[in-house]
Amino acid sequence: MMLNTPSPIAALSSIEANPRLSNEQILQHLRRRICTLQLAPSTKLSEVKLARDYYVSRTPIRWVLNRLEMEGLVNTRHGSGSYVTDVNWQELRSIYHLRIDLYDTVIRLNHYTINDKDVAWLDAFQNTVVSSQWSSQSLSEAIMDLFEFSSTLIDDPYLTQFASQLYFNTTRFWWLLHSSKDALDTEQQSLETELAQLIAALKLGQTDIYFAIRKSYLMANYQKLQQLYQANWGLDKTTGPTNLMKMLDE
Amino acid sequence: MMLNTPSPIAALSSIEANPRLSNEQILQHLRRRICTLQLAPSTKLSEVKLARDYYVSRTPIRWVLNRLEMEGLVNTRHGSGSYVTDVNWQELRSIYHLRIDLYDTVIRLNHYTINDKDVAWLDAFQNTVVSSQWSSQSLSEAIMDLFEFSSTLIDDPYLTQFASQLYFNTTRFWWLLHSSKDALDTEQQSLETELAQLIAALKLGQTDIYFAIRKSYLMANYQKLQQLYQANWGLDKTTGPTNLMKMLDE
DNA sequence: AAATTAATACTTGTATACAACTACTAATTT
DNA sequence: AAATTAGTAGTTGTATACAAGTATTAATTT
Repeated sequence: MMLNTPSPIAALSSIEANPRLSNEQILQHLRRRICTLQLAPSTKLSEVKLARDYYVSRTPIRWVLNRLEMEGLVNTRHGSGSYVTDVNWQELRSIYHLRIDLYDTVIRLNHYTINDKDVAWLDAFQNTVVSSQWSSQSLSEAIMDLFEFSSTLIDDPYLTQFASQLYFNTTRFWWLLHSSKDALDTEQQSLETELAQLIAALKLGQTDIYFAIRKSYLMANYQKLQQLYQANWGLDKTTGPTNLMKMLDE
Repeated sequence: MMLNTPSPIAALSSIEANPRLSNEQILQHLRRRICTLQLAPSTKLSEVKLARDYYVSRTPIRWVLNRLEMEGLVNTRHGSGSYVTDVNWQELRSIYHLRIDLYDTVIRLNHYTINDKDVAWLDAFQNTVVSSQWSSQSLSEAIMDLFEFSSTLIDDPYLTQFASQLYFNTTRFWWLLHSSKDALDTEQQSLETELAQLIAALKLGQTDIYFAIRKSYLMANYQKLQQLYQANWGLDKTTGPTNLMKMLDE
C-alpha cells in the first residue's frame, strides 16, 4: 500500500496551472492529504519543501501548520520538524464515543431548514456514486465530500467546527477497513444504501432524521473497527498495537 | 464603567520584571483581558502595539492573534486591523444551549479519577473566596480560575477544548449581571454555595455529580441573563440590542 | 457646495535573513 | 573499542523589510 508520496509535487499537478492558492485552500489541500493517508502518520512535513510545492514562502505554510496543529493533525517541535500525528487505539475509541454523542446534540439543537439546493447536491452526489468505479482513494474523498456537505446542514458554527475536527481525527482509520477489494465493494454498497436513506430524509425536510441516519452508520463503522481490532489483536486493549502506523505494518 | 484601558502597559506592570513571556502565556494573558472586558468588543488590537507591550516582534503576536481568531474572540481584516469580536443575543443563547448540552456529554463520557491534589486546590480556592473582598474584576477572574480547574477534571482533551472555547465566548456576558454592587454580592454568595457543593462532590470522588452541579449553576446563570434581557428589552428578540456593546451602553 | 479623485498614513500579509534548537556524524579522548 | 565530545547540517522560531490592502484626508473636478 502506497501511503506516502516521495514528493508532494505529483499530488499538486492538477493545480499547477494556477500556482498561488489561498491559505485556506492550502490548508484544505494538506488536510485532505493527511486524512486520506497520502501523508501517513509520523511523516515529516518540512516547511521549506511545502513552501516550494505550494509556490509560497514559509509564512503562509506556518499559518497552515498552526491550524493543523490546533486541529490535532500535526505536531511541531522546535529544531526538529513538523510531523503528522498518530492516534492510538484508546484515543480513537474515545473520539468515536464523542462523535456518536455529539450527533445527539446535533439532533436536539439543530434548526437548519433544508432548501432545494441541498437536495439537488445530494441527488447529484448519489448519481456520481452509483455510476462510478471507485478506488480506495477516490471513495475516501467522496465520503469526505459527503461529510462536508452534511456539515453545511448544521446551523451552529461551533457544532460544525467541533464535529469536523473530530471527524478529521478519525477518518484516517477508515482506510483500515478497506485493505481488501472485497471490503471496498461492501463499503461502496453501504454508502449507496445510506445515501438513499439520507435523500429520503432530506426530501422530507427532516434534518433530525438525516443526522440520526448518519449516526447509525457512524456507529456501524465503529463496530466494524472494533471487530477488526479484536480479530487481529484480541480483546486485551493493552497488547495490540497502539498506533495506526503499527496496525498498517502488521 | 471602565471597559478599555488606554494602553495595556498598566495591565502588564506586574510582569515587567520578567519581560519575555512565552507565546502561550501571551495568549492566555490576552484572552483573559478579552474575557474580563478589559478589552471590550470592537477594540482594535494593533499588532505593533501588542508587540511593544509584550516585548516581542509581530511574529509571536500574529501567532497569538491567529489562535484567538480560531477561538472566535478576535476577527482580523487585511489592511484594516484585528478587532475583539462582539456577540449578538441569538448567538449567545445558542452557545449557552450548547454548553448546557455538552455538560451532559461530559457527565456521560468522563472517566477522570479525582486525587488529593484536586481536593486540596478546591479547598484552598474556597478559603480565598470566603475570606476576600471582591471587585467585579477579581471575582470575574476567580470564576475563570474555577472554570480552568474544572477543565482539568475532564480527561478527554477534545471535550476540554470545546468546553473552554464555548466558555470564553460566553463569559464576557457575565459582567452584564454585575453592574450593581447588589448583584455582585449575590454572585459571590452564589459562588460560595456552589463551592460547598462542589467540594462535597469532589470528596466523594463523584465527577458526574461535580459537573451536574456545575451544569445547574450554568443554567441558573442563563436564566438570569434571559430575565435581564427581557426586563430591559422585552420578550421580542428582534427589537433589543443585538450586541454586547450596545447592551452596555444603554 | 457636492462629488469625485488622488494622496497619505496606517494596517495586516509575505518573504527572508538570522537566531535557537535538534539530531546526526565524525573526531577525540579514555 | 567504547564513550565522550565537538562539529555540522538541517529544522523551526523570531525579527524585520517590503508588498498589498484599507480608510481617512486633502485636492480636484464638476
